[in-house]
Amino acid sequence: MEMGLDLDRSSPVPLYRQLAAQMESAIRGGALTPGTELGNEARLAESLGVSRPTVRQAILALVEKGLLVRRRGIGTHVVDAPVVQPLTLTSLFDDLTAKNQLPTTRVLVQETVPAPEEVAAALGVPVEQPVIHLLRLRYTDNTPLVLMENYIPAQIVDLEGINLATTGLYQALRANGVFLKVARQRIGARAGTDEESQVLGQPPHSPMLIIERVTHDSSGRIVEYGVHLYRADRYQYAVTLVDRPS
Amino acid sequence: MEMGLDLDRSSPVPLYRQLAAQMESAIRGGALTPGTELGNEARLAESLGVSRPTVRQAILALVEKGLLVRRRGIGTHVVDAPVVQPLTLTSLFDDLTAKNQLPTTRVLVQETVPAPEEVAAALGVPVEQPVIHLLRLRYTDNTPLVLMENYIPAQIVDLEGINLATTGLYQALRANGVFLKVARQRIGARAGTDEESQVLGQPPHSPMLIIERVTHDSSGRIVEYGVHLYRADRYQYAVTLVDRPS
DNA sequence: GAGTGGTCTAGACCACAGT
DNA sequence: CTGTGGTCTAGACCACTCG
Repeated sequence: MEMGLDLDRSSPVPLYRQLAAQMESAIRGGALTPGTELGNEARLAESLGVSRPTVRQAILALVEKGLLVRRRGIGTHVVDAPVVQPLTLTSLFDDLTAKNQLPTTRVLVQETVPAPEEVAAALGVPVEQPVIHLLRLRYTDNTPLVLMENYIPAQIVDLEGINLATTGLYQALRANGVFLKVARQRIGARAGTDEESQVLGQPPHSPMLIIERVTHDSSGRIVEYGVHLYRADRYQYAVTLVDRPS
Repeated sequence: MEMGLDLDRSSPVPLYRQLAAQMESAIRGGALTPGTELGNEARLAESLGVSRPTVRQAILALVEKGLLVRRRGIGTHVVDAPVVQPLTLTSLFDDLTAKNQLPTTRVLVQETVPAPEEVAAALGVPVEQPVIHLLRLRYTDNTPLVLMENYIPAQIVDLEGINLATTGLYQALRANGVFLKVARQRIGARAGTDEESQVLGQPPHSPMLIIERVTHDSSGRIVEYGVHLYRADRYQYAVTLVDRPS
């Protein structure tokens, strides 16, 4: 049951996070095999020299990730699974660079325009209010992956002089003090138009995965509306759902 | 700031859940408008006569749902958004009945077969092990919506004599003591085959949203593998992402 | 400086599952 | 019955943001 868990109280990293990280790597690394009982918060807490709520906080984080399952009166067990990709909360951010897929970006449109009705509604701003309009095409391995159209209220950020071919949009926003926190996405599918298909290097009417997103920053403001069209043959979206009693 | 919050200590519903529910309806109902500061855990706790961790637990649940945003040193604020629906691990059947969309189901295939290689891999069972194979077509408003193919290890549940045209699959599993807890999904798109398109009442090669899912029960076992093909013109998948520091 | 959320402790009692 | 997780308390100190 015990895998070399050691906590560093002098570290700036919170104890529960250290614990969660070490348990996670024990699971993903195979030291804790599926079905293993992890249990007894109380004993774990004592053996680690921390309080029970701290252990609990770490465990609950892994439950939320879908790695552990707990039942009252029974215990906590490692989920039975060929553990796949981690969850995509950071699909918010530039997770392609993290995967060494060599993304490159072509900026097709970068302009400031009065907000069309649909965009104004999504951003929660008055119609005709100036918004930045972006149309970018992203490649990985020199093959088109996604056509990205984005709108940002103009007063939120100044993108003049920013080269979006070399700087991710979210990175540029962060540099302007805008920190993305919450995104609501709708995921659907449709056939690409002739033009879209062609830009993405696909035959006409090819199936596309379409992700429409509204993003809020750390103050709760809506700061971005985007519609991203992925080549269906090159992209899938992964989610883990957990049934937390509500 | 204060909306008639009242807690019932004699209720079996936990305090933090009562709190979260009341705050959520205050937000969704407009009593707490976007941008409103909710803050001060300590004051809230005192005014409600509960401890700070209890208030905190309620607030964090709403942060997780994307309704609140918090910043250290600043406070907790209501997110600026036309709030949409959350996403949980409910079966599609439950979703649709709840929305009065009159789902009906045709069972096209219901049989027990030796697991093909791909299915065995997904379910984590030996090849050739008996599995229940289901193929169902679901309609809403008398229009085809989704073609559902599912596999379940045969020893997990006995579906003999269960009419899946009137009983949802998850409902049938629950009745057999199988409680679904965690699901990993991959969402993609592709053109339907001629047969798939035809069954779903669509022109050939129509775009389809495809959801592939592996589901675990409360003990962590893999209990179901499913591939669901949605008509892209009738279905979208909604997700809320929250950037929790990890 | 004052005010906020972030972390942590050391207890307590209850609800539920197994024997 | 015992053992598990689920909930709750009443404090504490720290880290961060603001004026």
